[in-house]
Amino acid sequence: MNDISFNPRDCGTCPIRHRAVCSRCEPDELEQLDAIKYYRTFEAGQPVIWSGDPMEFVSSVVSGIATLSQTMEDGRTQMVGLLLPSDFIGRPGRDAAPFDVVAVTDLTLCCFRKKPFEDMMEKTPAIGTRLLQMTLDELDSAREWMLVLGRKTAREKIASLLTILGRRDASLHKRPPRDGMSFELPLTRESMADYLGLTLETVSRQISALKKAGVIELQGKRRVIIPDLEALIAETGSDMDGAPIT
Amino acid sequence: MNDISFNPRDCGTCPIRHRAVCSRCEPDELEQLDAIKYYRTFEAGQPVIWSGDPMEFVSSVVSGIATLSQTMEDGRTQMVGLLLPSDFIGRPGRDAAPFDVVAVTDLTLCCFRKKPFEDMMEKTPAIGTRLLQMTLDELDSAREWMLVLGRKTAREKIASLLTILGRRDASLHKRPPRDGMSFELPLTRESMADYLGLTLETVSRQISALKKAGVIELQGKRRVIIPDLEALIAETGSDMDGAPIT
DNA sequence: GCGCAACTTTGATCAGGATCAAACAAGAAA
DNA sequence: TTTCTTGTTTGATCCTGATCAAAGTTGCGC
Repeated sequence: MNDISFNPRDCGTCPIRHRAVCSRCEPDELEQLDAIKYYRTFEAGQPVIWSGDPMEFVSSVVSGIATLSQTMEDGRTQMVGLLLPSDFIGRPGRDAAPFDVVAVTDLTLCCFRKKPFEDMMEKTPAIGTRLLQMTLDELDSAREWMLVLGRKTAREKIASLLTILGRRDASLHKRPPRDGMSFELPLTRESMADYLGLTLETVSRQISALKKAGVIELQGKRRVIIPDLEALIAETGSDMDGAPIT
Repeated sequence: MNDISFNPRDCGTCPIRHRAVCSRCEPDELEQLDAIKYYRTFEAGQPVIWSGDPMEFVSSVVSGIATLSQTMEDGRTQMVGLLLPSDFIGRPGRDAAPFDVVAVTDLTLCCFRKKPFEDMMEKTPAIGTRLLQMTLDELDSAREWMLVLGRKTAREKIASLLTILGRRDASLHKRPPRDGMSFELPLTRESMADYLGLTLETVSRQISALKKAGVIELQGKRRVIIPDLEALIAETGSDMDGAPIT
């Protein structure tokens, strides 16, 4: 996570990538983009925004991890998205945030004030096209996750989450996922439970079970080693061949 | 469902509404839109498209109901979307359908061949903007549904589904949802189970339980009467105040 | 009418995961 | 070092919803 470029022209992981947007942009549109862009950092645990709050910016994750979640009055919580570097946060055209966003590690966002961003979207349709594509990807991911939440067993849920985290970690470091890969779990057992619709005890038990079965290995509590990726994928109940989940 | 206009210029419920798109369209763009538009009908039970199949059109539901779902190899099924009149089906910029689409009642789609539609999107940015807004709404709905799947009890799930179906039915007939409203369940018990991540037996039992509790009444197996909407909403575990679910 | 198919309800039992509870591990502060 | 905190593991028990099974309902074709 330290190989992120902070070139103001292109922060590397920013989904509103100038390069992507600007195959047909005029140079002065690039200047504009730089002018309305700023960075914000959050410490681990800090809220970025609460559901319902007015949201005066859109942004993308540069480094760190945030969660998108909902909580019921009685305290039951469901995470509805995991925001990793290059993910987009915000709703052009909307005023209020639909969900809670919380930084789970130290977090850097690349922000754009909303109004000028919207103005620019209007002048540069390619931005809107790119945002539509990203939103469609997120929608597919959310729907894939509905299968996990609605139909998978606890063990399959854990295997699904580990597969996704492993893949995202590999792609973040621009390495192909391969046998023997290892990565750091960015979430506590409780957060994993909130993502999977389980309790933290069940998460712990199923991780132990996968370890005992030799499907994963652990170094400490957080570092996961996947000796055989196919074996882990087999535990997911499959179906989600290769589909990335946000 | 019989108050749908079939004016070729504007099919009434079509999300690519000419009126909506064309506050700033040229008249000849309207002509173009009509030129690439056609209708398709499906009988109840017929598949519209299977996951992975090439999809050469985008479309919107004019009348009837379709479901969007995924199935695992062992047969477990999760519905990931319920497509009611005015909902959009398709992925501009994508070739393959990401999920199975099946007509659950007789279904009429207003279709646009994909390539010309994409060309038109490029020339008429307002279409892309509108599609982005619709996709963001769907994404929010999918994420709200994740809370239902991950954290709600069987009874809360049923109440949530009935609330949504009631609201959608009311808005379809342009009536405000009110106490004493009634509507026809468009889904079998099994489809409801697939949507809620339950078994059909549990769905049946919970509907019976809500009936016994006086929260709903049934006329036959399919017509639901909601004597007190607030009472039903109270059974949902709440939190989803007013949010429409696709 | 009858018979059949599809859908639904209800019952009995089982099991997966939740809940309650306690102990353990590791880091931070004193 | 000790103590405190936060996160994790493990154990015992309970309960919700799944599973297996059978009977009831409705509509349709003959």
